[in-house]
Amino acid sequence: MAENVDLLWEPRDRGGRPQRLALTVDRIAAAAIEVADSEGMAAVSMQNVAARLDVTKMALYRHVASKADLVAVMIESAVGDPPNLMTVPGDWRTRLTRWADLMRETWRRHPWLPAATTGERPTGPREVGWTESAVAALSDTGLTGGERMDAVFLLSGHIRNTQSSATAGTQPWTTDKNLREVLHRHRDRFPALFEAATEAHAATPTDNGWTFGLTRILDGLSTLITTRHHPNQP
Amino acid sequence: MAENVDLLWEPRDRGGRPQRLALTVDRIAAAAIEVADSEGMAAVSMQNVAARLDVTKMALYRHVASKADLVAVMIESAVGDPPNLMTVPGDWRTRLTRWADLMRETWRRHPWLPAATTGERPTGPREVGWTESAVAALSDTGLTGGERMDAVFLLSGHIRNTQSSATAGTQPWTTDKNLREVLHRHRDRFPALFEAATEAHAATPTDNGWTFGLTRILDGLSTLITTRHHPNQP
DNA sequence: AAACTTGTGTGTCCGGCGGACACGGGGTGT
DNA sequence: ACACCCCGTGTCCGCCGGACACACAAGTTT
Repeated sequence: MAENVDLLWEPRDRGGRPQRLALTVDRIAAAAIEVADSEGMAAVSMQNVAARLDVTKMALYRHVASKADLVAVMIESAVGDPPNLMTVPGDWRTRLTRWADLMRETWRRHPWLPAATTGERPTGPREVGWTESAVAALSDTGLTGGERMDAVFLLSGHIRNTQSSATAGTQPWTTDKNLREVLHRHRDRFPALFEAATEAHAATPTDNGWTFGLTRILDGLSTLITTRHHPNQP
Repeated sequence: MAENVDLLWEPRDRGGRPQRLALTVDRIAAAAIEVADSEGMAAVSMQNVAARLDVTKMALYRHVASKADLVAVMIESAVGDPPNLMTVPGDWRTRLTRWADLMRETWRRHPWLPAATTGERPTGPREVGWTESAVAALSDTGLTGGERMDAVFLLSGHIRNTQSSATAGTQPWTTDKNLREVLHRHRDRFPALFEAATEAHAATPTDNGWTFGLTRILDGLSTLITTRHHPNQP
């Protein structure tokens, strides 16, 4: 558990030895990401990743301490370098919108990220960098430190929820044929849900609540920030 | 995959046979919930659950079709009966707040629920009932069906995110000693985050962003609903 | 009463998982 | 030439979900 922190935070110099290595942490991570991108996180086993590199699974353990370690490196590699939002013209809202869009795009490219980033786990510098970006975008808003943290957490959570399919019981109702059929059969029991789902299904296809939720969250932040700037007005 | 839908939605009559059963679906679910409550979702294996009932694991398969099935029954049992919010005085905001509090309390009692309710899975009537409750609370707001669905999804997601510890990389920064140490070491690299986390740590202990996020979401919904009611005013 | 059927728990086996551990072989520094 | 050390291999373990054949106790039928 502690080793991977070193693996993530310390530069990986190989002790000066100029050896040519068949296997490196980066190659392993790349192979694992390939597996996850194409077959999902469940398919990421040491066996599978090793097979893709034409190597036995135990060979991987020469470079990563555990599977959790491997996943941590995968994440750190997949999230990419955090953006510099200071170059984005506009206020906090413009910047946070940009941040959210970039984040969403990254997570869209690697749909396994929501599944991989649950539970307690080590965090790498690039991932921290993304958080830094968002917190920094809220610098001049008058929010307290705790509020800035909470705001970024709220936004991150929204990305996670909309990017991982079927996280809550709510979403698939409008699309999943099977669920729609069940709902139709029990429409007497769930009239409000049935009506909303039917109406939603007839309307233009949804983006999984992404835009809706983002706008609501930013509106809510806006309300708070405005109040802070003008504390004596409603 | 299809059998458990029957298990969840159809009343479980045992064919009329008046047999005395050592094992029932309900007893199995109760034992599994005990395991999950006390040792976490990862400890819920067929083996473990069976051992708690003094039975072999294969005996469980006479009553549930698969582990996914068992988990589905666990969830349906743990979420409990959905509330009737129509008896709550006040407007949509009062009702949704009540709903969120009840939901949060339920999830607090069963911390494994976030982990168990990820991924594609069958949904039971009680879980649907909770969604129905929330959607119904938004009936008279002038929101479209899709918007009501998205709003409930947004709220559900917030509960999920705040109840499952360390979902995003943001949260543990203020509490986890190890992470705080790492952050302190790299404070030059993440100045905004460091400042916010330090300030947040010094302030009163947080509720994991629960109140903050809930207020922001409800404020954002309020903005939208007000606009809908008065479309020609800012 | 005897035979049959049905529902329920058991024992055994399988493939796949993460991981421990001893081994071997090849390139490097002395 | 030598020893060392790094790194990939082979084997083994316990746990997981699950298939399948079997044992056994009722209740039903003849």
